[in-house]
Amino acid sequence: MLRVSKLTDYATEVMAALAAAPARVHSAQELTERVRLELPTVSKLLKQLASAGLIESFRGVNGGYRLARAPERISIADIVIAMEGPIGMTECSAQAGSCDHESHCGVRVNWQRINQAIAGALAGVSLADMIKPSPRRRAASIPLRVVGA
Amino acid sequence: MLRVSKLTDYATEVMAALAAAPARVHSAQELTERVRLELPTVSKLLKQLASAGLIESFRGVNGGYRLARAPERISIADIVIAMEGPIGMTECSAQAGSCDHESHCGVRVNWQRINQAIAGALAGVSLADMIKPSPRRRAASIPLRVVGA
DNA sequence: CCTAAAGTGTACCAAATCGGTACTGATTAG
DNA sequence: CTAATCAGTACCGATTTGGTACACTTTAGG
Ligand code: FES
Ligand code: FES
Repeated sequence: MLRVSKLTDYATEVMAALAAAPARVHSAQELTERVRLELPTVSKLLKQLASAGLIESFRGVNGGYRLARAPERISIADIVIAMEGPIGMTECSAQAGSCDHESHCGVRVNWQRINQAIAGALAGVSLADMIKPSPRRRAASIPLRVVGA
Repeated sequence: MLRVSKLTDYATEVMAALAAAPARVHSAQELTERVRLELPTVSKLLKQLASAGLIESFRGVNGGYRLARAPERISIADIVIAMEGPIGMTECSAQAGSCDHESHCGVRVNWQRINQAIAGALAGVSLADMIKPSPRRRAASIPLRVVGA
């Protein structure tokens, strides 16, 4: 279905919850209640987001998580990459050599261009955009361009 | 990794091989040699592409497959949809109701917009584009727009 | 007709991935 | 010291993916 994993979707919800109060430190427990998921699941997401540098973690009593940057400076692409690794529509479009028959694949370079278009689409939407309920403000369009190879 | 399935990648290669001689009928055997895959695999791809209406099939001796439309009128989105079903980045962005906790998911509508951006990116590249080795001709950009919700 | 060259349909299987759970350890405020 | 809280690891069942096998149908051509 060409979809992002469910965990990634959850991660955007958690990030959106964090972005609602970017300055405060939120415990995993609190976020769990907000997004209505199981605690271990949320915990795993948070750990992964933290190790990707998108959020900061504080241990001990009254610890928790907080956005590492302003919501405007965190993109959906950041979240997707944190959860699923580099964006690559085909085996070899992320890095060369991973696909076993690259030699006789005439469409590789074009997939790479498509790949950039997708990455651009995801990079063009910030976390701040995600928490705006109605996108009227954004001129009703996300212009994207793919710089040719 | 947010990637298209390997079969889908293969499908684009097979389609590209067909597009190299759009008027001729190609047997599965011939295409197998071209893309260097196993015959049963290629056969499965072709069947699926045929039932999606992207290619026409001819049975019997001297049978085979042929593009149903001109390469310019077949997009990557067509191929992806034929192989993986409707494009939906999240459970519910393809059709509502599939996600169990849509009620308290504040990011749904925004994912839908992203979804449209991705679909647009895939729809904007035709099979004819894929077989051009260098994309200089296409003004070095694929402009995309997402009409706001 | 008969036969061989094709596509069609179904069923199955091994491996990988995904989503989720459990448990144990490390850190820190009070 | 203790409770709250994050960190790490390991595991498990379900699903998906990629691939294979095999029996059936259609059709050109002798
Ligand atoms: S997918 Fe890697 S070469 Fe075509
Ligand atoms: S994913 Fe369906 S609602 Fe958030």
